[in-house]
Amino acid sequence: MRISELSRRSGVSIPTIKYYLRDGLLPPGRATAANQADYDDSHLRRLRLIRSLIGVRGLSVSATRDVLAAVDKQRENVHLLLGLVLGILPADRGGEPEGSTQADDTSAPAGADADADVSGLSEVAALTAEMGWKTSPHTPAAQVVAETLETLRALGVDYDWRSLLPYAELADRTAALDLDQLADASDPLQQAERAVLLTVLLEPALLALRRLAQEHHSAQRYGGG
Amino acid sequence: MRISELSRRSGVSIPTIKYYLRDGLLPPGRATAANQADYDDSHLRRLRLIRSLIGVRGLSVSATRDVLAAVDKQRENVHLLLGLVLGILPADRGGEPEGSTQADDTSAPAGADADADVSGLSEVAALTAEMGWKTSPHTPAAQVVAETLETLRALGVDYDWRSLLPYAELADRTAALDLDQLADASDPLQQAERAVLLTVLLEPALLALRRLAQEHHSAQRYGGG
DNA sequence: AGGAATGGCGAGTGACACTATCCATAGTAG
DNA sequence: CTACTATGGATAGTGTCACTCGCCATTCCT
Repeated sequence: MRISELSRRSGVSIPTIKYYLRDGLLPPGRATAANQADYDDSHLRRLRLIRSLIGVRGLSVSATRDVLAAVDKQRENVHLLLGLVLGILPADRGGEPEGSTQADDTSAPAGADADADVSGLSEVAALTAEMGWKTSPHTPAAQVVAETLETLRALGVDYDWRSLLPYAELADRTAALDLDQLADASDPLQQAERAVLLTVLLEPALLALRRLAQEHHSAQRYGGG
Repeated sequence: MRISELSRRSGVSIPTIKYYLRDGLLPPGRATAANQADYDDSHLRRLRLIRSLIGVRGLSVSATRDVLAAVDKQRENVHLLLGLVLGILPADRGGEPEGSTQADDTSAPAGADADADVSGLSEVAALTAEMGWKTSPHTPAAQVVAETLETLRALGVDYDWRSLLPYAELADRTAALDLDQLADASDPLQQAERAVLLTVLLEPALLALRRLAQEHHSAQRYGGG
């Protein structure tokens, strides 16, 4: 099919498809002439996947490109694929610029940003040890947990890795559920895509379920406002 | 204290503080002259909270403003506060522009975006009914779950609300944990802030815990790559 | 007295995700 | 064979966001 049909069937505008082609999100079609290429169902499928990752999950275009590259590269080894993808995913916070906003902070020890990772990461190590998780530290996920812990304390909340243990327990079961669903999959590409969908695309939905449950529990405890 | 001290103690640059003041994130200091105001610890505290919501959680400036306004307004009723905050929080995906990209999609029924909410929301209703959750439909969280369900199916994954039940079960316990931690809090402002911190700020950390657990389980099942 | 700091304002910046316009060529309906 | 639309490729422009800068008339502080 040509680009106009691809656009019509995917609901993505032609300029946007061209943009994805240029940025390497979508592989080029088979060229039939200098200004003619044709696309097949794999392009359509890929385009839908792109739109889901960007539109539903909220990944940036570059993160999406990296994730898709990982899918293409490691489609036969789900473990390696997950490792790649989990390393690629952003920390789910806007994205910290590198330059330090303010360097000094001489008087107060309250600045709380400089050595957040140092002490926080050792706490995460304690948490993963307690859980029996064999995970490499320094992974983005560990950084996020460490930073959150530090931030909560800087804001005066009495929190340490032990406070997160119950959550870790629930996360463990959630992950077990996730992995269960990858067992049954036909071909490698299907399984690779499914792995990405069920780990990455499900994230907003899981947060949303937590919010629904919070709403319910809040009403239960504090009376229906 | 004056703005320079506020900046030094918070680690936020003066121009940024001015920007937050202008945008109503930070209440103005007590004016002592035409070009002089002084700030107190509440401003410092608020500024740290702002930085956490924006920097750690990744909220937009306007969402942060709304959340803070809710905290100030409903600091004595945690249920109402949570309701407000849960209604304010974005769906955690970039943020869909309103204008439809492509209207027609005549031939294929695969476009899958138009009536996503319609059938999806009834599924979410089934899910919440099964869970015994008394939540209002049409809440952003319900929309996200509905949209995710639709998207997964559009991508060929066999998924419906029943598939989410185990996750909902875990989300329910997570929310129970969350609410437990709000029981002990001294003054209303403390509790209101704590509610926001433990529900909003914890979100990235919970996803991170899931990723750590996924890494572990993946290694367990597929052998340590 | 005089240099530094302040508040308040408008304008500028860089990143991001598109979106629009060109152009030379290719398909295609008459 | 011709007029007309569509295509791929490239360059430039748009709107939003979260700051960041520069300016100015005070005001502080020494």
